[in-house]
Amino acid sequence: MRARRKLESVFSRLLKAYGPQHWWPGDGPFEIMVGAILTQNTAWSNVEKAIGCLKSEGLLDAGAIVAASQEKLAACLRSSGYFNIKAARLVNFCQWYVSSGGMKALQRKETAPLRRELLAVKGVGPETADDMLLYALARPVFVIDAYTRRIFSRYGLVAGDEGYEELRAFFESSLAPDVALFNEYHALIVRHGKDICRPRPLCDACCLRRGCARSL
DNA sequence: TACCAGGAGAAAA
DNA sequence: TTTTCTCATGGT
Repeated sequence: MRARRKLESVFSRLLKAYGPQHWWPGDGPFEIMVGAILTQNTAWSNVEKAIGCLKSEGLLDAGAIVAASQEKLAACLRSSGYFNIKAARLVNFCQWYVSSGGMKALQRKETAPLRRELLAVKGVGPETADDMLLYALARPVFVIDAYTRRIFSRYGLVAGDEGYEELRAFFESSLAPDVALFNEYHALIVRHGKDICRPRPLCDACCLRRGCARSL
């Protein structure tokens, strides 16, 4: 209960500080899933260019991606970095997506088996799978990322060296399974993390100091 | 110029 | 089993 109150307090303060983030930026669930792969270790501004290219080339479609050449796909993804790897990951994902029957079929699946299926796709790790589940399929799954680990270890709520699944279980068991809450919470964590929580000593001090204008 | 970004998988220890 | 390395462009 103490963890729940603390997590809800942090959320309300983040929301007050930054306002609603309106995540996920993207036009429809399939585009969100593509974006989840392209944003792996990459700034969103670079991902937007790649998605724009996919759209202009008629490649923002699972069938078109599977049919496209590796060269054409990689060229479109260049701005998002890791373009050769991401092209292969996108094809792997789209092959699974098509063979699964598309978005309507995915929406009918239960969350736990669907998550296992996503994790079995080469190139879809736990954070990417949970991005897809939460933001594309509206499932109450809490996304853990480097910012989540960093910020909440500073507040003493987690040790910081837990595994992904352990951290996810902590947040999901401490909070009500609310899709809107999980959506906004993760977006706010990223927003806050980009703002002040870079791993530099000066920012560490700023983030933790009581009364600091930029701390929570 | 150097560092970092909304990770994941392979290779090495 | 755990740690380290690799993938790569663009912004600050």
